[in-house]
Amino acid sequence: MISTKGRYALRVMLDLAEQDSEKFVPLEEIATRQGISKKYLEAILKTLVQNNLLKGLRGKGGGYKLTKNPAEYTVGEILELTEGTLAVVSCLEKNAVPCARKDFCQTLPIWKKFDKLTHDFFFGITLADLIDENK
Amino acid sequence: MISTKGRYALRVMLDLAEQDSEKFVPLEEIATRQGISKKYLEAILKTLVQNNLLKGLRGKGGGYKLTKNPAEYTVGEILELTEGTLAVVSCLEKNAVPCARKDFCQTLPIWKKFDKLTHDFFFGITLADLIDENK
DNA sequence: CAATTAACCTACCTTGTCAATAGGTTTTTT
DNA sequence: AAAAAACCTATTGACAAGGTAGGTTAATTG
Repeated sequence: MISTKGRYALRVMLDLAEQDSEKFVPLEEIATRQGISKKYLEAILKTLVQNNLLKGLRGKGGGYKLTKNPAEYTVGEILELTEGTLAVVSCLEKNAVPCARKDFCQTLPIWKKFDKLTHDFFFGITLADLIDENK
Repeated sequence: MISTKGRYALRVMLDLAEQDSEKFVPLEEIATRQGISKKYLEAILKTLVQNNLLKGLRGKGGGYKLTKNPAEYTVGEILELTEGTLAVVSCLEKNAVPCARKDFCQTLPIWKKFDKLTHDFFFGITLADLIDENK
């Protein structure tokens, strides 16, 4: 299940994608428009800034803005970053300890299939797609 | 992310599907074969029995067995039961409080799409399919 | 230069779930 | 009567979700 972190992050990215791409938008404004707690969003945006999905600028006239075009962000990268992982089972996480049963596990194949499905789905959609879709 | 509950449940169901369908298989045996704590499994099987996916029999010669053919169980029903929900976001859960933003939420459409994808995937696979696949 | 704006940073808190464990009770067979 | 095995209730420790609080640094403007 995708948590609020990932869902909020996606909404913020989408929100910014629809603003003037040159201007920095203050957190206050985003939080109000999206109806999300300012302090909580702050923590989420921090991750996005640290990983270069967003640029933050302090002081008057500051705020946040995208670092690239909406078409260059996949939903997958946003979710993976904020959720920590998009893996559907812990056995398939990046740094998972190798499972002793992996060679004969009868369920692993479906987890792998579903994992691929999920991955392909989310990494196949960009912010730009989402905006177009809602027009 | 699918938790151990759902994953273990699926493994147990698969395990039982491969045993003699007439016999009751004791928990001890399943737990040993699957390498899962007996006590923990007990709690999981309880749900399965209460919802009639399994039949339990007490006393000597007792244990658990399927109530129908492997082909009649979908992976979806097993997971939904043990995980509580298969919904990918809380907004799409069965008894979710209706979201105030649902009519203009720009992210809801992809959650719905992914939710359908997930649902179709897991409810489209039966235990029998899984066994065949591993032959 | 001082005030203001706004991001940045650290820490904390409450609630709930996951993943088990422990120990006893009831039912069934031998 | 003894053994086997499911059933039932309660508890635990660790961790994450979902926030909140308050202070610090950097940039702009009068």
